[in-house]
Amino acid sequence: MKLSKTADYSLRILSFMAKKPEQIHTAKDLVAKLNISDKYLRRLMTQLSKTGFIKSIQGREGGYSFTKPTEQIFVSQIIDAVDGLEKYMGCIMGFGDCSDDNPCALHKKWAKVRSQIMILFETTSIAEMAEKDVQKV
Amino acid sequence: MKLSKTADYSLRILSFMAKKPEQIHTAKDLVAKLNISDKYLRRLMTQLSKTGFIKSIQGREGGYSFTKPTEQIFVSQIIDAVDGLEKYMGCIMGFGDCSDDNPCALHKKWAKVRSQIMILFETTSIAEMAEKDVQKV
DNA sequence: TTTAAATACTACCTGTAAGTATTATTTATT
DNA sequence: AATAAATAATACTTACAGGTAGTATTTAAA
Ligand code: SF4
Ligand code: SF4
Repeated sequence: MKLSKTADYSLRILSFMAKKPEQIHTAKDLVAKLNISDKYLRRLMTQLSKTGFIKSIQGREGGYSFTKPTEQIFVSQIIDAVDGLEKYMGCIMGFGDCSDDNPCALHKKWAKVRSQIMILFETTSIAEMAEKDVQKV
Repeated sequence: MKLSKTADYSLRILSFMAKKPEQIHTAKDLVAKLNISDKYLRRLMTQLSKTGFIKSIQGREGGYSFTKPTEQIFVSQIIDAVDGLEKYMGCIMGFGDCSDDNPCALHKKWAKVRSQIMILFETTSIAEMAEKDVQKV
């Protein structure tokens, strides 16, 4: 399983910013550090600002900063904001109607794993990610 | 997480065929039963024949049939054949270089879940899928 | 031997995620 | 007030998965 590049970028960007959560980060700096296409990152920053995790400060000396403690921002929320969690949490077989009552062949096994993924996303905060090194490429 | 439509189609097609493993199945019949685009299914059948799970029989009275017991065909093999397993088993963050030695922030948690998914794929045979109903849409 | 019913091949179309280019707007500094 | 340095908005381009169309080939049955 891979996240979309957009979700992936979002996690890397916010994790990087969370290393210095009080600081105002510029798009220019983020691009230089994170190896993400300049224009795409800028558009994504605007989007992330609209979702409310960060706020943008326009004009000279502007940039982006968090609106709340990074301990209170979870991976699940970010993925949900940019891609929609259902993109990853939906049925592995692509079936629309999924429930325990109306299971398909893989359901029992899959539902177990799916809940593990959900827990992973829901219990990992950006603060936690920032503690470690996410600078890999 | 969702499989690609192609992988998804492959599982549904082979699971359906595995309900009557000795029978020769025509593309026409599969399309009618499985609600998959006609031309796309046919192209996919040719591809699946080339991978060796099934063999094609050309000409009138032709169709497709298994080359080996459906107990010996596993979900992981099918996904690997059509998409490449690495598409799903690679790093959740999209990083190229993944190992326990050089972990990124999510690695420990993710690697655990990933192995669960692998086990699910590797231990579920087409025969097992066929036992249950995969006729959902 | 002709025909019908099946698969195989090749080329083209379409929608979407990702990437790029240009211009407009905001605001601290000078 | 002018400038510089930042974000915002809009539109265009590209690559690829998925879908479609038409034609060629194969083979059992009539
Ligand atoms: S029952 Fe499980 S595998 Fe089946 S449609 Fe629902 S989530 Fe998918
Ligand atoms: S360590 Fe884990 S999360 Fe990090 S790159 Fe490897 S698989 Fe991905």
